[in-house]
Amino acid sequence: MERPSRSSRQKYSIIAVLKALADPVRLRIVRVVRERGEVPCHEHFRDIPKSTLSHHWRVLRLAGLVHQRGDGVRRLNSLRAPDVDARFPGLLDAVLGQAPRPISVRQTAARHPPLRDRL
Amino acid sequence: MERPSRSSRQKYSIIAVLKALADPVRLRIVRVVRERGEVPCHEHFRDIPKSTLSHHWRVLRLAGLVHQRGDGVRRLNSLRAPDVDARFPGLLDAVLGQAPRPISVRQTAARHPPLRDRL
DNA sequence: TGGGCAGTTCGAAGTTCGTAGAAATAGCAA
DNA sequence: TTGCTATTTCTACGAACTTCGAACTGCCCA
Repeated sequence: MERPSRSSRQKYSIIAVLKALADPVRLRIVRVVRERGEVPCHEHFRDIPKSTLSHHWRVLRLAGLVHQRGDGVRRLNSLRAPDVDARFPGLLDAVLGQAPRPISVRQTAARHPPLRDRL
Repeated sequence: MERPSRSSRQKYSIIAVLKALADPVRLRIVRVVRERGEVPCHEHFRDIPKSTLSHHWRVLRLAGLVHQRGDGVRRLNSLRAPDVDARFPGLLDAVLGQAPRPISVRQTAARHPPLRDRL
């Protein structure tokens, strides 16, 4: 339903990415997730209702900007910086400003299978 | 009316810029104007109604992406590439892809001044 | 097995956005 | 002035978006 299955790599459009980033709440989310590496949906955004957050995370996921993995009762979200950089070189830095990338959380091929991201 | 006179350089927000670019018609316009230098509103977009075009040009202007100057009976629009580059270094290249800029000397340091005032 | 927490889905309400016809404006030339 | 061309403004409308409460699902633990 959400993934029209295009043979990979052409999947995410610049329009979708720009639209996803062109929202104050989502831009804030992206900044936080970039800075912190992996964050649960709600933890750093107590001022935003959960359903609203869930919606924004979803938009970011569908744009290919964010990856989500299960972790027991919660889910951890991380920026797909390498994938985004590969697809749109320089975009993240240009939008967010060059910033201290988290070294703590490495994005490996294992956790990020070839540009797949169901849901 | 369109330039609320804020002490310069803080005037255009990344949100407005991203929103302006996050539309297929406007992205097309930006590509054309970047490639051609200066274009009249309607000339290269005969397939789009003029009022629609005017609307999109206005959005681009308000975002600070485009400049318009009168030229007799018509108006010529141009990309404010240097201004955008100064404000959001690398953004245009990231969104549009590195492209044949009108030949000008590239400076390394000057192109990425201290990241001030974003958002 | 029941309770609780983390997230998602659904539905509704309100807002913004894109489109485009019609009318209005501005510059220029005959 | 009149006419012509380029562009904007006005206006309307539907589509898409944002927000958020309520209900629901999934996972863990006592």
